[in-house]
Amino acid sequence: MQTISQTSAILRYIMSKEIKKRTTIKDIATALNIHNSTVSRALQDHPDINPETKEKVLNMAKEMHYFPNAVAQRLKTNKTFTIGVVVPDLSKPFFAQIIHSIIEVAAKNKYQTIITVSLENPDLERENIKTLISERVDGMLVCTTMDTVDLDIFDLVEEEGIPLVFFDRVPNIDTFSSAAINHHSSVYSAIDFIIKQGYKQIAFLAGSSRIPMGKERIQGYKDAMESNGFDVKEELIIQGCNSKKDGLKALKRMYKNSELPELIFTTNSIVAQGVYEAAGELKINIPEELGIVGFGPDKELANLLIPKLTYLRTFPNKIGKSAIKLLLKEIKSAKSAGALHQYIPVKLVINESCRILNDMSHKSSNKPRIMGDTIISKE
Amino acid sequence: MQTISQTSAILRYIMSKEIKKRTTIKDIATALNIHNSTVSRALQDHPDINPETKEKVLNMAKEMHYFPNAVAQRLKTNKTFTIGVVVPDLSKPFFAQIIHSIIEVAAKNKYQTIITVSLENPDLERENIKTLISERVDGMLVCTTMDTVDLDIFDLVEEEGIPLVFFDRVPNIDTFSSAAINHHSSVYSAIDFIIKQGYKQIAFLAGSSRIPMGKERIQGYKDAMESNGFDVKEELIIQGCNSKKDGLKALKRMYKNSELPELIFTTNSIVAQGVYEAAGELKINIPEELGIVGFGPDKELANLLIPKLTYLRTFPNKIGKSAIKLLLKEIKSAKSAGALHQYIPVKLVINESCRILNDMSHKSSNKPRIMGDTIISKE
DNA sequence: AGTTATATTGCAGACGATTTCGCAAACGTC
DNA sequence: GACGTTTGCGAAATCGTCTGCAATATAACT
Repeated sequence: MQTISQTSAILRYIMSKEIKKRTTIKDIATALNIHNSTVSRALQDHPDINPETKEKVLNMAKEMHYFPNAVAQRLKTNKTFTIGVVVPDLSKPFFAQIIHSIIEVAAKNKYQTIITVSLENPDLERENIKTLISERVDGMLVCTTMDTVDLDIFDLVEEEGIPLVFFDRVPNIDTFSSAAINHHSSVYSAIDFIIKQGYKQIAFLAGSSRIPMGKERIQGYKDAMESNGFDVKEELIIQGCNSKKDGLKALKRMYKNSELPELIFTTNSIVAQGVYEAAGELKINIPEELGIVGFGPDKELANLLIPKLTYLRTFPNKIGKSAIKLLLKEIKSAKSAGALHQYIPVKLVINESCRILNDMSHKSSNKPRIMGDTIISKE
Repeated sequence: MQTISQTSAILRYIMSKEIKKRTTIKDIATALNIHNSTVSRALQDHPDINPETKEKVLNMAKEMHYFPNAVAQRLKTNKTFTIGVVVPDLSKPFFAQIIHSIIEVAAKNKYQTIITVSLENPDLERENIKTLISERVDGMLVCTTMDTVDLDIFDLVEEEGIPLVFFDRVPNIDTFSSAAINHHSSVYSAIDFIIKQGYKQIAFLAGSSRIPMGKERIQGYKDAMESNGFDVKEELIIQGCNSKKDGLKALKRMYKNSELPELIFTTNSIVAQGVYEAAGELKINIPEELGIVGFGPDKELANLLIPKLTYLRTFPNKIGKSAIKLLLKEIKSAKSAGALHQYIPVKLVINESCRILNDMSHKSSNKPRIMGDTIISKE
């Protein structure tokens, strides 16, 4: 008895997993008593093959549950139809939306997507890129970590001749294209608009300035202030604001030091939330006593805050689409034309968290305006 | 002149892309005047190889920028170290967090991840699964679309002997393992808890009942009501609530018909938001006149609402981790042991959107309680 | 009929790595 | 010094598919 059940166990094992071989082109060929090459061509709908043969092959393929072995095809054709992505953190909605778009567009173009996450760790990022090279991806899309300083791995990618496009966070290399927000011009136009509404004392709650993006934003703020004839007061720039708590503490501190600005611009919606909370606690009226303007993709959050947040809206899906389209173009043209830096417009959505003093409140100018990479709109 | 620049252009082309061959094991072998097999073994740290030779190979590999060709390795070894994922929509934070965890755990186990999105389209889902079969993935993780009814593609996967684990949405097939929330018991314990607080008239705003999950939740509600001696009133169950607007309209309608319940349970935080909004417009006090309890992963949203939302919190990252771990186990053991259905606990987070009438308000019972798959807690 | 064109198919060699087998030299043992 | 064992490496087959070239047959033309 035991031997029998043992045997059947082994049999089941053999029949079920690992051991079981999947049907190949050769299997179809022998079943039809023709040659592999004929089958191969038939499956590719090659014009040389007799339609009758084609049909037979196709039928047999279906019957035998044939699935082309993509691995073998890749090895032979030296083309993987795969693009590799390196992203710091997929659990963040901003990145998730980018990746979603990338996968969607890639799939429409018959490309597979391998996603790797670096967890904001440069070492892991390097590992991921190496893995993708080993995978022989046709191209790569990379958003660097905040601490990526050593860029020679990208020189290697360049040497290997692998097309690469940076997205969102763009390091200072001129050999690769990129798709990202123009942080300087975005912030510049937002601040400029705010000033045009009559605001003079504008505080700037910045995120990390470790990454270029942070510096660009600050510079955008400074330039907008200066080009409007204001001095930049360093005490109005508070760096390293990333959490709700940071926003809360920032406002409280200003209040305590009686340095309350007329408006707070924050580069992160979560921080804006903290500012709201502090304002609530301190009984500071928004927008009468304090204006708030945010920056980010979070439409829902902006509308949930009371009063609704005026913010510079970003469009992660557009970033993703631009990036993958750029990459596909480079893959197809296989040329090393100069790097293309694509800027994805942002939109200044006017809500009730700041006073609108001039023309935007008139019906005549109710339609969106465009200013550099920024669209100014009530919706 | 022109010919020269042309030539150099061609040269650049040859040197840079496509044409340029990457270094292979054979290249290293000829460079060192030894055989491929030796190089291969050296790279694998095979004991047969002389340490000196190994070192020479390793050095040469580094010098020549050798990257193992994963494609060839796969073909030869018939093992891809790749897992394929099918998910309806990566732009949703809930799914994004699941996928993030999957990728992270997979990477730690040296597995690559191919992500595909079905966009809630069953046809696309089938295509994706077929693609993954062609990719010869070692295993698959699938969250079906809401409209997936035709399940024979999964029989095919079973026949092919490919390990598969369903996550979050689990179709009614007993051959595959799964990692998901126990919707029945989660809702049951939440409703039971609510009833124990003294609520009697409890409305249930359900999402889509197309998917099993929807029905299970409703059943959980019904069972909890009945086991507490209440009749289930069908008019208190409103299906198809998915958007903020749905929640808003639902409460307004109830109000207009003077059918206001004591508490509204909603299976979706966005819907809860709509209920809040309607309550605000109708000047209904929360929680004095109306209790609200939600369901979902959105901690930030729950804390942003005023008063803070009491909700059944889900943990997408845990779902992802469970799913990938289950899959890896099945891949490694290569056995077709019975399917394992893993339930990921939820947590009833007590906030201020419903009245807490009994023991939970005492200090003595301030610590979390456990009830089935549900943890009841103040945090 | 002979020649040429056309339509199908077969053959064989890659693609880059792994792996079984086998062989020779070196080593130890008695 | 004969023999068994270990050490280190080479030869060759193989994974599944593609593809240039040759081969055959059939049709078409002179």
